[in-house]
Amino acid sequence: MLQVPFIRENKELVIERLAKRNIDATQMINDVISFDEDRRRIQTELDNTLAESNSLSKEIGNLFKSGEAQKANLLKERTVQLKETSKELAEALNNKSNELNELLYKIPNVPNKLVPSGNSDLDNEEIFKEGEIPVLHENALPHWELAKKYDIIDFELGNKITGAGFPVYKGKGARLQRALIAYFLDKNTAAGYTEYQLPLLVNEASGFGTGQLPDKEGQMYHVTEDNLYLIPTAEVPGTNIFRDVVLNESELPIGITGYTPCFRREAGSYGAHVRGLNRLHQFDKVEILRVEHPSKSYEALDGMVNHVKTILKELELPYRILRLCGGDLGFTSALTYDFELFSTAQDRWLEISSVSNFETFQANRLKLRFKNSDGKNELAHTLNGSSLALPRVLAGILENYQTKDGIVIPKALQAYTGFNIID
RNA sequence: GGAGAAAUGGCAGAGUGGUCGAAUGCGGCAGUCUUGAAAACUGUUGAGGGUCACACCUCCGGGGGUUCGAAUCCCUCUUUCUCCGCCA
Repeated sequence: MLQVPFIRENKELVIERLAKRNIDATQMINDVISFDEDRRRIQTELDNTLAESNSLSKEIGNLFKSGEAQKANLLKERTVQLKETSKELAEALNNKSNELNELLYKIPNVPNKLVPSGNSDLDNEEIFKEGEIPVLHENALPHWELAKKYDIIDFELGNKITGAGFPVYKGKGARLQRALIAYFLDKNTAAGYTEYQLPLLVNEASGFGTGQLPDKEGQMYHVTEDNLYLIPTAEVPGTNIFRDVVLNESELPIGITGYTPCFRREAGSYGAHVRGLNRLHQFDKVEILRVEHPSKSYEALDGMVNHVKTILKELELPYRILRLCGGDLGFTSALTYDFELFSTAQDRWLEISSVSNFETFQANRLKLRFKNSDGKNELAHTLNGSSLALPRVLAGILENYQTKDGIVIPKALQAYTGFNIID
């Protein structure tokens, strides 16, 4: 969530930048400012009431001690009144604060100045492209056909066991999955990220911390019995490591990486584009996550983009990088780069990584701060990205590396798979 | 799942109705001494709201209650520890 003082001091800029997301935030921003004024006014009133009550209580104590019970009892009457007043004010304050917070939860992050205006993914800006698009043999197949042909992924079986979107990987397919996970983790740790194994279920507070709650609970599987949520991404448990944390400036930057399965309900997304591995309810992902000093976060974002690039280059896959436009930018992000892999057999680009700088948007909700050189607590910047999401990378490998003799394993992966062809 | 104990500042740990945002120790920061460091000594050191700055207010696991007044008493929830049961 945005910080109220920031909104107050940069009202015009905030409205102007939010317009990149095609929203007119004027009303909301004005409301935030006026709710906050109300809140502070009530707070002051309450504080004064409590201050009087506190000093009277002290006086009463002293009077009792010096044996002036009658005087004390007189004062008691006044405190009863004050108690009544403060109760009312406390309730009003609570209501106003809730009203303000609910509004703040609805306002997305302020886009960075680099974010292009636009309505949809069509307006995203391509900023980089690399890798050769292979020329496939005549009877090239999409990955779901390949999966069947070589018996490495069984969608029907997943259907039987659980339902659509829960594929079963077998034999070399399963081994390839494990190889990719190990390979990604090795690349990330070599780049300085510390490996974590994180819980796959999180509590409500964590859901709030990263912004899945209160608005997007429909996207997560909810275990109502214990009020826990299955994670939609390692970002949730990973970022919540830092909830209510005050770091020393010298501890920055922090980089962590972790492999987790991800669970997404994906309510309402059906159709041709969700075939095979393109969109799943359960999928594997290796995530990278950074906590940065505000002055260094954009440098770090570039660093993350470069890191993901080196992996795709090593896998020799054709990809491009997009700078997301305002209309396509995630709620919590200030600037996002998407990586898309070209699926030759499907003749379309598949999103395989999304690298974002959230600036203080997450940190504000998380209360993730560091002690700056003035000794003051200051919100840190958080960033994260996939490095990488498995299913579509797998789809890309299957499709782009298919030959008449089978699917060739990229060189960089062969040490991990222990075989160099799926046939 | 059953029984018992506990939850206090970065950490350890005192405090059982007003003099407590909280002793003391460790740690952190600044200084004295030192060529430098260590040791020793001195000072300083929680967070949030509010203010130009002060004042002032809130916070002793969360929520509620008793009281003029709660870290302290009561209720409730959560978590941790110990023992028993079950178990990869």
